[in-house]
Amino acid sequence: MNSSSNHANTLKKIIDSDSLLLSIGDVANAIDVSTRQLRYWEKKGYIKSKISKSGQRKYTYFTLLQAGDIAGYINEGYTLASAAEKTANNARIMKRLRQFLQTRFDNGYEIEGGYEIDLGEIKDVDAEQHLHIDLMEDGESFFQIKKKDK
Amino acid sequence: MNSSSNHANTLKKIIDSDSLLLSIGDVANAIDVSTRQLRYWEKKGYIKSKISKSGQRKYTYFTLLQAGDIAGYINEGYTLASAAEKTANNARIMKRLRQFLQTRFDNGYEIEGGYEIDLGEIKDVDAEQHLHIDLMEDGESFFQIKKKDK
DNA sequence: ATTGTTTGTCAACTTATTTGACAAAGGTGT
DNA sequence: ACACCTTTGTCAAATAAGTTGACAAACAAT
Repeated sequence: MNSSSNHANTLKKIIDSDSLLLSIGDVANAIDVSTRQLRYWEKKGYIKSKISKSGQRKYTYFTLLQAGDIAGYINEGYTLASAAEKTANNARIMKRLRQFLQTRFDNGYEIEGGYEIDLGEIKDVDAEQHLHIDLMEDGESFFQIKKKDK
Repeated sequence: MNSSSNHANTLKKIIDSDSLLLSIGDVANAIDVSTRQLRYWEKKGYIKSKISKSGQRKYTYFTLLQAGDIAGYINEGYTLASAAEKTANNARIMKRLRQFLQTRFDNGYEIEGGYEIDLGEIKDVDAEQHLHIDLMEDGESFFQIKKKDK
């Protein structure tokens, strides 16, 4: 399904890499909270971390999003507990969306005048007709429906 | 355009956060290279890093992808110089794709039985008909074309 | 044969992270 | 009012991670 072994992998990773584990300071800076807050939120069970061999917390990108979401609600005046509750639904959606995109961003290739990604089938559309993203060298980018390649 | 102030932001960030800056060890682990390699590749001008206030290298997610791409070609037997050259094209595509997705993933909302994202117009399709991603509570996820909401 | 490329490793120093503790501001309940 | 719980800041002592510079080794290029 993927064109050039190593390239399609990179394509998929634009969503976010499974193998990426973030340090606490980098997460804190990215979402503008303190490391104290991240540790406390974890202690209370609102977020999770993996512990590295050397004993340091490592966060997935998903957890960064989750924590950033919590921080957003806290800034709107919610308590930590209710902020965390509100993010539970968003977390489910994010997981679903991420999984969906990972399966669909799997087939990219060069075309005349640009680059194209085959995103597969569209509901209620002939299965031969696939959704594509075209990134053209003239600067245009768009979704397009056309017959799948083979 | 975005529905709930802080949620649509989270949606957009599933692609990857601009404000995320990664430590050298986390990048090295994610793409399975040594920190020595990352520092050397930077010295030779193949990748870039920002220096934090305290003097530490910080990498964007884009740079992680770039370095991972280089590592992939090196594992296929290319020299560093030719690996870096081969990634230049991929880097352009990644940037274009990222930008495109950032503009399109801007409008998500709850619907009957699930969650929907309006991805906007499709080339050569009536502008009233928008592409959507539907993530249904029954487990189904799909692209769909339907009239835009308003 | 000599030079340049690429990575490993070591040393000395600075910055980050860890846990545990004390403190303080604010809310909750009696 | 009083006693709690929540939430975050800050400090201290210890360990881990990051910095530069140097030496070395494997290998490719000229």
